[in-house]
Amino acid sequence: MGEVMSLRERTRGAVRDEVMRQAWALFASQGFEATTIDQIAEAAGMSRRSFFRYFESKDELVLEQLAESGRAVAAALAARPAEESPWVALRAAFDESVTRMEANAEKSHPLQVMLHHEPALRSTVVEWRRRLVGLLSPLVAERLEPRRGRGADVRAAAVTASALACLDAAQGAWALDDDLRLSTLLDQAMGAVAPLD
Amino acid sequence: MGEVMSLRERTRGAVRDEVMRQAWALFASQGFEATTIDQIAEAAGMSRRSFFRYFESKDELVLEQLAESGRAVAAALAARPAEESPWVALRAAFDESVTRMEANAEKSHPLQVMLHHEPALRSTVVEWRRRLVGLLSPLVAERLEPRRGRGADVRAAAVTASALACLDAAQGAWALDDDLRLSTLLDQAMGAVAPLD
DNA sequence: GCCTTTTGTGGCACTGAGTGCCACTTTTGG
DNA sequence: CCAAAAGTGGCACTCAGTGCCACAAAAGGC
Repeated sequence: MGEVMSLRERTRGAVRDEVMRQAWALFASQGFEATTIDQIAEAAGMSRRSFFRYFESKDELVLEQLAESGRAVAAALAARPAEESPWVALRAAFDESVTRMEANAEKSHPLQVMLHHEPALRSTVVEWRRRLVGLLSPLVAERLEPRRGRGADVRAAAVTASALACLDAAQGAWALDDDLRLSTLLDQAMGAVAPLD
Repeated sequence: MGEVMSLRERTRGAVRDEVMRQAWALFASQGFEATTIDQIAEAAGMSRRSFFRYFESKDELVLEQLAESGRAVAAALAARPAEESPWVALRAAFDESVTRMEANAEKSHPLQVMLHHEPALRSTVVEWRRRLVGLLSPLVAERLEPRRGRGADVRAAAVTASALACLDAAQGAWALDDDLRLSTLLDQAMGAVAPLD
């Protein structure tokens, strides 16, 4: 992980960070769809054309933001004891992220509201979920009884995608009513699908 | 259901059907993203502007195609015995659609391949799933133990979305390898999440 | 049958995302 | 110092989608 970055790479990273900051400030005040790339580029002090040299689409600004929590979930899942069932391990793996979201709800809650209420972001959320399934399902596969067929395991993909569907349902409910506790909602959601013992 | 349609409504319906037919012919030969609305409009003998008077977006051409099977699933779910658990009832409700897809695989399989491999269609598939959750989760809610809180039930949304995630995983695997049986894949997918007895 | 009102239609100009190309400047490294 | 590489802005383009307008066709009252 201790990769030596050239000056170019470091400046590029810094510029990306700055663009992200400006973009999220605009998203927070205007919403995602209402914010144009011209506005973001102007706020970041670059041309529209240059923006696209740092991010290949507006969606990527959101995807990158979500990616970090994805890596955290993957790490948490890998750290769970091997005897734990996939469903229980996934619930536990989500816990760190969920706790963090409840802790700084002032930031997380508006983000969830935005993610669940802006139609333009739905496809982005789903793309993130796709990536997360790719990241998590190999780890889930290890916890399933070994099987006959060759090729990727449908079961692992199904279990992972189901768990993420539950997380999504819980976050959606939380977006509608922040008096509820996200962790409780997730317990209810996942518990209704399969036992969490 | 025996609604009397005016001439206007009937012609409108006929035009919509014709546009759909032309559009799907183009999708089949070129793919979804590569087909422009100008091409569809021209094939259907109308201007681009008029196309948008019949369909509000290119996605709607796909959504409408999927909508029918959605209604079938909802009807099948409503027809299942009330004692059946939500998960088993959902598996059974999918069965009719799944069987139909396996039966005329020459049409269904390429469609699934297209739905799962064209990035531009992912958001459309998800929008369809959203609508299906809205349609099915009230029916699922009836099969869950009544609960305390008010407002929509997270559990019903979670169970429904999880089942649809399994269906999606099964269809995705089927899209990659049509030697496998879709019904078997769905059994594996849903069975891995929760027992199907 | 005529006349008014509604509905459908095409055209045009616009926004907004995203891309290809080109010319110019800056940085890098020999 | 000088040449190659990388970064930048501008321009013109495609494609989805929208608002507006003028015009043709159909509907319905009389």
